[in-house]
Amino acid sequence: MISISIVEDNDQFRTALEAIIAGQAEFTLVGSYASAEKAMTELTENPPDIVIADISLPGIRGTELIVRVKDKIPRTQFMVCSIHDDNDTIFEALKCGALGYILKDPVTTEEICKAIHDLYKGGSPMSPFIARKVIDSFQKPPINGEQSLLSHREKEVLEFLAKGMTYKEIAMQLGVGAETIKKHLKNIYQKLHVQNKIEALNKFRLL
Amino acid sequence: MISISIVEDNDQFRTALEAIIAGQAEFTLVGSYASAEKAMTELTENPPDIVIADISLPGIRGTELIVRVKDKIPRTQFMVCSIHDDNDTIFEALKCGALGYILKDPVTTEEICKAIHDLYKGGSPMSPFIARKVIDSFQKPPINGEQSLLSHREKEVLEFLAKGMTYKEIAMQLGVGAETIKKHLKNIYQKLHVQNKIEALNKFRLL
DNA sequence: CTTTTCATTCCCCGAATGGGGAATTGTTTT
DNA sequence: AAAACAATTCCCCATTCGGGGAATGAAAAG
Repeated sequence: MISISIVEDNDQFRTALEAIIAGQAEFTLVGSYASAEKAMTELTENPPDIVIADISLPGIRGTELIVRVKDKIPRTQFMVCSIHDDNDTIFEALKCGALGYILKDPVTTEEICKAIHDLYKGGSPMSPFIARKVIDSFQKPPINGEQSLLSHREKEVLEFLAKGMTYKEIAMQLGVGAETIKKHLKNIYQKLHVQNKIEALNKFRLL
Repeated sequence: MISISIVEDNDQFRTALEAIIAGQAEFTLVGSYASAEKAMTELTENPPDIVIADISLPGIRGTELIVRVKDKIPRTQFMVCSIHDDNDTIFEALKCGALGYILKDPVTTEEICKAIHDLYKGGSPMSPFIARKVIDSFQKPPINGEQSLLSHREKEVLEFLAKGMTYKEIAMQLGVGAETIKKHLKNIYQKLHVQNKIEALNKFRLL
């Protein structure tokens, strides 16, 4: 028996979710709230196995709700169900602790049920479109792609730099002089329009 | 009609995959290879819609295969099918360009077929266990929750540091002296057992 | 009420870093 | 062949950073 709570401001969608859960013998609905404020206290007092939460709620957002209560109820798993498919919303949710992310748009009763089961069994349900976006974020345009703004050697240097190594250590690894690494870094800074290692790494990872 | 190629050194598993694909009317098997070397040339000459590749192959690894040919056949999508469920292997595959990752261990004919369809439609099929690992990599609890090893002030300093700011700039932002920030960093390094800014930020996945 | 922790400021010193330029040796492109 | 680029080494100089310690007031914990 999997206990489930819902946080969803849209009355129609919330009642639809309630009906789906009520219709499955292995699910128990322990709570259904139209706002994060209402959910907050009850979630911590009577933690369910799974919380299905919307992101865009009146007042406190779904992501905020998750960060505020997840540490208090570590055994509860949060799944986001939203209409937003933009990268910002997706990755904000994941960073905040959502373990699943499904889109409302094309969602069926079967998918909801499968998502809940997947989540309960330790998986991370995602709509295919969301999964692709998540996977895309791992592709390394940094190292290969992009307009090869950086030379092969410069990328190599950045990789080592990202591990927190000093010029000397990187030089050792690559079998060249420390002054060489220094020069590479200078060139990298010019190309990326940055002034220091951290800025360079940030640019590298996010563009 | 979806055209598919297979790169898999295990004869048994490869023939099993062949049978699955042959058994579906909407799939066409255009190639089946036991090594990356054999696949390499034929893939570029006659690119399929989808390539299902193993990672641990004799000679060139599956990940290497992907990086070498993916730019030449940009419309082909690669899906990894492996027994490895360790983080290193998973994320290496994703960084190399795999758009899906399913585990051999508990895989059914239906799952293979669904994965292929998902991939073809622009999704990213992943075994639930893999999906969870991918999602977990986004969580950033250390900085916020968990054991507050670092003081509030120290976390604040780290946040600014992650933006690439110097001590002076951070001091300005927080309205304190630069020497203070310096001291905070020293304390942080001690607590985290690191020696420099980048290592400290890596501990919190802020980079 | 003491003890500890935290935030704060300050000092000194050596190492690491960033920015400027010059120069050599190959490779690639034109 | 000339021009452009890549990787390499070296110089100088100022700033930043990392590690050592000392000290104060305030807050939290015992």
